[in-house]
Amino acid sequence: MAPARLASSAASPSHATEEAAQRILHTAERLFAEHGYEGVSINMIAEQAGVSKGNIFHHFSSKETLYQTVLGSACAEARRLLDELVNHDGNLAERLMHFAAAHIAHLDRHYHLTRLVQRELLEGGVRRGKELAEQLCGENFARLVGILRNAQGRGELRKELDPALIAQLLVGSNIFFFQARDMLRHLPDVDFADDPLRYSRMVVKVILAGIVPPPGAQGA
Amino acid sequence: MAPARLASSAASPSHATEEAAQRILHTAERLFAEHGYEGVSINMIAEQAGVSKGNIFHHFSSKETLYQTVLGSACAEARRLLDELVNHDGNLAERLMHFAAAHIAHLDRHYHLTRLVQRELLEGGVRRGKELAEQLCGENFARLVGILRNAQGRGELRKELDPALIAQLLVGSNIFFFQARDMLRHLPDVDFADDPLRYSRMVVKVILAGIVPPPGAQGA
DNA sequence: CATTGTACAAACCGAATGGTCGGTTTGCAA
DNA sequence: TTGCAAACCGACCATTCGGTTTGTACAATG
Repeated sequence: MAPARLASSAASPSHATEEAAQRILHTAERLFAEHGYEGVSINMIAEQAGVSKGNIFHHFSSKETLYQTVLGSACAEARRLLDELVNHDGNLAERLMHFAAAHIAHLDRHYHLTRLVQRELLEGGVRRGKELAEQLCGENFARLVGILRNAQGRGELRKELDPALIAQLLVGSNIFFFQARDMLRHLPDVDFADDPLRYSRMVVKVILAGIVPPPGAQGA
Repeated sequence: MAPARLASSAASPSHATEEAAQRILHTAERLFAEHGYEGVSINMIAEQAGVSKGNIFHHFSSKETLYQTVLGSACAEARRLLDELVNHDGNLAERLMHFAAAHIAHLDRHYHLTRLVQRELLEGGVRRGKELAEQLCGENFARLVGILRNAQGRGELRKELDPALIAQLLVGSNIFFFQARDMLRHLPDVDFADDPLRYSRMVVKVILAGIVPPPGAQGA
């Protein structure tokens, strides 16, 4: 919409008012991502956003509406950011490596959004936001599958493999990384918990070449 | 309101009373797994378990205690069930295939527990249960890493790969399957959403051999 | 029989919840 | 200056929350 210009001194009316709504939205996004829908109260949002409770209901007709708006705008931003991920040249290995790296970097930078989507995946229940997440993921998922199918046609990917499964493995390993991250930090065998990029690169290498040494070769 | 008649003649007194506590526990497990801690009220549990609210507080000192008990007993059961997963003979490919199949079957059968653990992973916050999940996962994770390291010593696994990463990829792909399952069902490219075992087998095959056709070989 | 202790239900409590409402400020148009 | 609508606040409401208290049916013990 309007450019979110914000010089609070000599500003137009819609500036200040829109800024309040945005502040509510951002605070709500952070809190919902952190504590879930039921774990966040309107009072909490009002307090941390620095507005009155009544004002929240002035901008959003209900808590549910606020949540939907948060999810919607978050997904819109995600779609914008993910749009460029798939467009890359090179052979399959290069493209997958680029996609995975950009994907996990995106998840890392927007971890509020990531958690929100993870929550929606988990709930699956009454709240409608699941559809948004489905739509969001589905779109990019389909494109990734397209790339893989294409590579399959060119003989860069084994014919007997399901492209959708590879896509799920790629995306899932990245998403799950952040879900398990806090736990990974406590596992003595794990040293990649604080380096998402390295993790993702290693995963792609495994997916590309497998873990079994090539026949006739002595490992290292 | 069923008066929950006690068989005053034959049954031992601790029998009936224990049954009520178990009913509370099982109901709570289901509800907590479905709606999360904040999404479940004591009234809800009492109603669906067929006991009074006061009775719940008679058996469990607080909602938090009830939740911890649910998580604890669930984890104890999981540990018991997972114990046998790692003990299997054969080469690396066979062992990993067996582990992954047994693991995903276990997740499928005990999906209340699976969701509970997923929730704990996601929350990561104040509630202490995270430690339980960490302990639960950590134990089996370490054993899986041990197997992989062992295989590495025998040259069955590329030397330059991190065993912990392979373990994370194996376990994570299975867990994430159930998290994304509802979404997968709506993706037109996906046909494995209702066949966890097939999914897991294909994943292991990818991890073992990679997706790139061997040089000189024509796919399929 | 009286006493004691347990398992349970129902009424109840203060605090917090989502949501409403009347009134006040703000900023622009006429 | 006045008019007006949108932005905003804070008190208020009914409901529900986790948790407590009270009372009772019953089995075991003396």
